[in-house]
Amino acid sequence: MIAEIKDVARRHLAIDGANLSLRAVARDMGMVSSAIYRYFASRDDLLTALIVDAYNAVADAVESTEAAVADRGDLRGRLLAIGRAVRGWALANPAEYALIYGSPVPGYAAPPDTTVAALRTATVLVQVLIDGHRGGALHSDVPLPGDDPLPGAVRDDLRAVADGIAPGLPPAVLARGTIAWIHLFGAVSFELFGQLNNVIEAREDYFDYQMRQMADLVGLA
Amino acid sequence: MIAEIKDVARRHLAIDGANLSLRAVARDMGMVSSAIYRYFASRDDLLTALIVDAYNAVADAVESTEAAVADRGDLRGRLLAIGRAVRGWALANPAEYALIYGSPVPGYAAPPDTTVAALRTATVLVQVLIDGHRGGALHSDVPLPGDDPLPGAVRDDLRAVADGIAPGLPPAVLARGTIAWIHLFGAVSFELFGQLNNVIEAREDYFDYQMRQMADLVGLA
DNA sequence: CTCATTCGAGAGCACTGCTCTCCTTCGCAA
DNA sequence: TTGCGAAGGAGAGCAGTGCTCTCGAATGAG
Repeated sequence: MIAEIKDVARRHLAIDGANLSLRAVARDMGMVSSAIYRYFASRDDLLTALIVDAYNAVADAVESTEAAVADRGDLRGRLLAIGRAVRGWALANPAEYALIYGSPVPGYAAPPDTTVAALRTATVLVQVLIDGHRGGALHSDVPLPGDDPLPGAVRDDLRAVADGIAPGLPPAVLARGTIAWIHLFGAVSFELFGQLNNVIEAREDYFDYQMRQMADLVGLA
Repeated sequence: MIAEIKDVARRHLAIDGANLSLRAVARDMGMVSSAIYRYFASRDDLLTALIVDAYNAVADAVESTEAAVADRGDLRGRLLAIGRAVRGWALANPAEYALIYGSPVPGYAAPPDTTVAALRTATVLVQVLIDGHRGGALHSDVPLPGDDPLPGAVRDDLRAVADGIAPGLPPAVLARGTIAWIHLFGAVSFELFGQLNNVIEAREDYFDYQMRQMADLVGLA
């Protein structure tokens, strides 16, 4: 039942965006609005459920796509697969992407469930960094910082992150990884939110190009 | 009069976000809601006016901050100034930033006024690229692509862009410039939309670090 | 058979964007 | 001074919203 409500709500989300009407959802199900409140305490509760689902959906897409790369030593291919998975899911589910990576709803606090799902996705990228670092494949074509040192406070922040999910990974490597991470979502948002209109038409080629640049920046062989 | 309405609306925007109430704005001005319609045809019209103002405000901030860099040959400093101007304005006006660079309102088409203001901001960055290219300062520390060639379709898109605002600028240079551009807004959005929470605390240092990495990627001396 | 639980229906409240009509006020021309 | 038209705010009203409350029908366990 709550699954059916979420399905209908997702369809409305694709049309109306974040301001979806609880009453309209109820109408589509042949029910009256108050009946929805048997299953969701409020409209924000429904949105929260959709947000958690969306985080997990993108994590599923990224995990399965990355796992499908046969050559585990092809680090650039794995990064590209991660990027394409995020972009592909976002293009297929623009409203849900906007819900989780767009401007946050004012006065709305994301529940902790979302952060663990967001962490799931990030972990896939971090694993590529770990594999590259272990194999010594990171310093090959682009030298890691040293001439452009990481600020001490940032180094401390990243060391704390590494302690949690990637023990032993140097902060400098993680720093470049976060840049690729941020750029990935920046590129997808830019495209999806219309900032590329009348500028770039070859969207897919352009995205792949950006991902390759990020692979260079990270230092993936 | 319309200026006063916009001022009050901006204050409400900072609190309620994009779903601002026209009636509440009217109440704050001691008027009844229908009076607002003498000045704005609809709520979307008011939002559009605020959006155009926001685009121009960030363009003003970027232009003046970048122009204040005394050493015009300090291309890295100029890029950093541009980035800091965008981030500073966004942190000072988060709701307006979200309005123009966050998820677009569904069923809302941005008026052409917005694109010219958006172009204003981009032009400042492109001028840095032009100056660097003219001075031959771009290939210094990081070689421009060649090993990682620009896809042909992307090259065509970028050549068309260059023809419009930067005649003679090689598409390969512009390509890296757009990456810095996208990353700038990606980084600001990531920070502003809460994706950095519990990960990076040294926000300013981290942002500057990213901008320096982008300067390296563009090849600024 | 009884009774408690589940769950949808309906009314109602306060709010929203928006439209319509009414009425006051003001500036300008005769 | 008088008349008139434009400007602009007030108010009522419509359709829609989130949400709460109460009521009644079904359902399943004892």
